[in-house]
Amino acid sequence: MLSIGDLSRRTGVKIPTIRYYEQMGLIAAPERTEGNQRRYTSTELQRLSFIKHARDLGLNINAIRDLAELSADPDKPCADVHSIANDHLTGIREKILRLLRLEKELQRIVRGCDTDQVGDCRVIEALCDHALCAQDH
Amino acid sequence: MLSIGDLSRRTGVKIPTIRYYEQMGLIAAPERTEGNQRRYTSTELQRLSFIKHARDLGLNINAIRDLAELSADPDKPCADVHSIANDHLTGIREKILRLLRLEKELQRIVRGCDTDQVGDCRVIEALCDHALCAQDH
DNA sequence: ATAATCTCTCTAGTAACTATAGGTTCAAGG
DNA sequence: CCTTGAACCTATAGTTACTAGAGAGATTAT
Repeated sequence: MLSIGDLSRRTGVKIPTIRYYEQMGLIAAPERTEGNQRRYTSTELQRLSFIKHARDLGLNINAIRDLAELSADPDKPCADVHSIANDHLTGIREKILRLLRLEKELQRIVRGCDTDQVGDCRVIEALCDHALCAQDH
Repeated sequence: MLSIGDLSRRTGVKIPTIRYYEQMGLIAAPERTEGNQRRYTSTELQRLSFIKHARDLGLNINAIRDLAELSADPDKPCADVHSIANDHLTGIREKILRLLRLEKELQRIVRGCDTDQVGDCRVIEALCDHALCAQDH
C-alpha cells in the first residue's frame, strides 16, 4: 500500500494535485488508514500514471475522464478514443498556427525599431496602431 | 463623449472586460454622468486600443501595464520596452516548440492504432505506458 | 410619458491547480 | 513505551483574464 507521498513520487503528480483529482472524480477515493490517511494500490498507480501522461500531452480533464471511461470497456469500438485524440490534435495545430503568426508579427515589430528613446520607439507605435500590422492575429 | 458601449464597439473589447480593466488599474476611472454612467474621451479610446492590440499579441496584463507606463515617458530609453517584447517573443517560441513536440507525439500515437476495439487500442495503450513515447513532453 | 435599450454594481463561475493555516497521524530511534 | 520529526489531514483562498447573471437604475427615441 502506497501513501499519497509514495504515489506522488512514483507518478510525478504533486500531492495537492492528487487530492484535487480525487475531488474532481478523476480518481476514486482510496482506502484510508484508521487515522484517515489515504492508502493506494497499484491499480490507482496505473490510473494516475495514465492521467499524468494524458495531461502531459495537453489533454484537459474532461477529455481524460472520457478516455478513462472508454478504456474501461475493452470490447467497445475505439472510434471515440480516436476522436478525442484527433480533436486534441486539431486544437494543438490551431494553437501552433496562431503562435507562429504572433511570432512573426512580434518579430517584425521588434526588429522595426532602431531608436533608443521611447518617444519614437516603433514597438510602442506599432502597439498603438493596429493598422501597422502585417497580418491578422 | 463615448458611452461604455460605444467604446466597446470601437475597440472590440467587451463591456465587462472594460470594467474589469478599470478595476485592475489598466485604464483610469473615467468621468461619469449625473446618473453614474461612464463617459470616455478619445484618450481612453487610444489607450484601450493599445491594450487590446497588446492582448491580441498575447501579452499579459502586467506586461501591458509596464509597457503603458513606459510609453508615457517619451524621453526614456526604450530598452525596457524591447526587453518586455523580447521576453514575450521568447515565451512564444518556447510554447511553439513544446506544441510541436506534442503534435508529433500525438500524431505518432494516433497513427499507431489500426484496431477498432478499445481492448487493443494503441492510443489507450500509449497513454498507459509512458515508456512507449518517442520523446519527452 | 413610456418603452426599449443601455448601464450600474455585485457576486460567482471558469481551468487546473497552488499555497497557506492549523491540526493530526505515522514511523523510526532511544 | 515514548518521543520527535516528517508526512498527512481538511478547508479556504489565490492564481489569470475574463464571462455570466441578477436586479436595479439611466438614457434615448417616439
